[in-house]
Amino acid sequence: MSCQSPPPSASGSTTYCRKQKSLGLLCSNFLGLYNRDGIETVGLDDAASRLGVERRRIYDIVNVLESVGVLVRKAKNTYHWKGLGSIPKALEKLKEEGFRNNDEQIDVKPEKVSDDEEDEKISNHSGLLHDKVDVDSMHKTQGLLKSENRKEKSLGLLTKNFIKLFLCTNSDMLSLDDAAKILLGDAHTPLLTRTKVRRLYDIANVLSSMNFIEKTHHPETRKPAFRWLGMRSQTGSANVVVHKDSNKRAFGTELTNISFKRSKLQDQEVKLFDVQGQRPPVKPNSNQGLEPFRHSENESNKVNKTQDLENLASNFRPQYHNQALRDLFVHYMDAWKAWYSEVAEMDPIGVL
DNA sequence: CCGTCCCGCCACTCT
DNA sequence: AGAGTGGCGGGACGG
Repeated sequence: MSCQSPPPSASGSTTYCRKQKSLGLLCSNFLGLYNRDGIETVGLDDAASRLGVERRRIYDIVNVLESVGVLVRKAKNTYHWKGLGSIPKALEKLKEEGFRNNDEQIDVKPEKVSDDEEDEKISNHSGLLHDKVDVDSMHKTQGLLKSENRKEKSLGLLTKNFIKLFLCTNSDMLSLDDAAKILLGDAHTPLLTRTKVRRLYDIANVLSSMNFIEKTHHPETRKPAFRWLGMRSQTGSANVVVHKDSNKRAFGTELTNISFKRSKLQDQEVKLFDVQGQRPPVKPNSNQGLEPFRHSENESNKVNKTQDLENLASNFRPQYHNQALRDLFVHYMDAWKAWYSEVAEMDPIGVL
């Protein structure tokens, strides 16, 4: 809003605008670039240069997109484009995994299941939602590889676990702070939480640009929180994202990541979508695929919903390993119920 | 002031 | 050894 057209400053350097560089916007652009027929592979360098960003940022995008099935790493520098149509399956898988792992282990190795015996051991102590409980001390005692340590903290895995948080509990609204604490399990400290939250911001930005989640405020505490939307957007295409609130970020409405460096590096003009200089025909090529994944809550009536909620709560209440998590879960359930009945009353027609 | 989150250093991993 | 990845947190932005 405040910086859609950077005024040419006297020095000739362009004004830096944070929003133009956000991960969410970058994600929209990325999808705009590749979400079309005929795309099979995505090259990191190609993406970086066409989007006008550094490789480092592409890794961020690609890692979370991989978590939701849109891409699969093929070789170094190369990803296989699977498309938005793969999202429902990926989410379903995450959901299953989340419930199944509740009392077992969490996925530390995304792809190859177990080519390394060691890998499995460390997983066994973590419940559904933590990345890893007390990773460090376990590493010391078990002499774990650094690569495992690293993997556990990967943005991709964090994305998956963050999504599981929504899919496998009934809390469809979460503050990043709480999410971080849950994901860290017993091991959370203010410092660790802060770091985790930073990563969750990154993830949340790209997930909201894809309409997976939406930023709101907790009804009671007024604290910022994210609400799960599922794949409510009909097309699932990032460029269809339309935010009505004018004061809200509008990812996907601006198609360039013009590279006005915040500092250091020289200002540089970058054009997106190279040659034609026009926005690519973003065409959602797989609406049907996403259809089953529209949130079932959209159309169900409210009486049933409240009951369902109770049932779901008792059926799927996660078996948290510690009291803090249980409490948090209960807290969210209560808050959600309160919020829901409140909203339900205000919405007699059942549109919601 | 504080929530947000971009940037890029540099550790780690892969070839 | 060099290239590719990506964790991480300092500190800038913006409401």
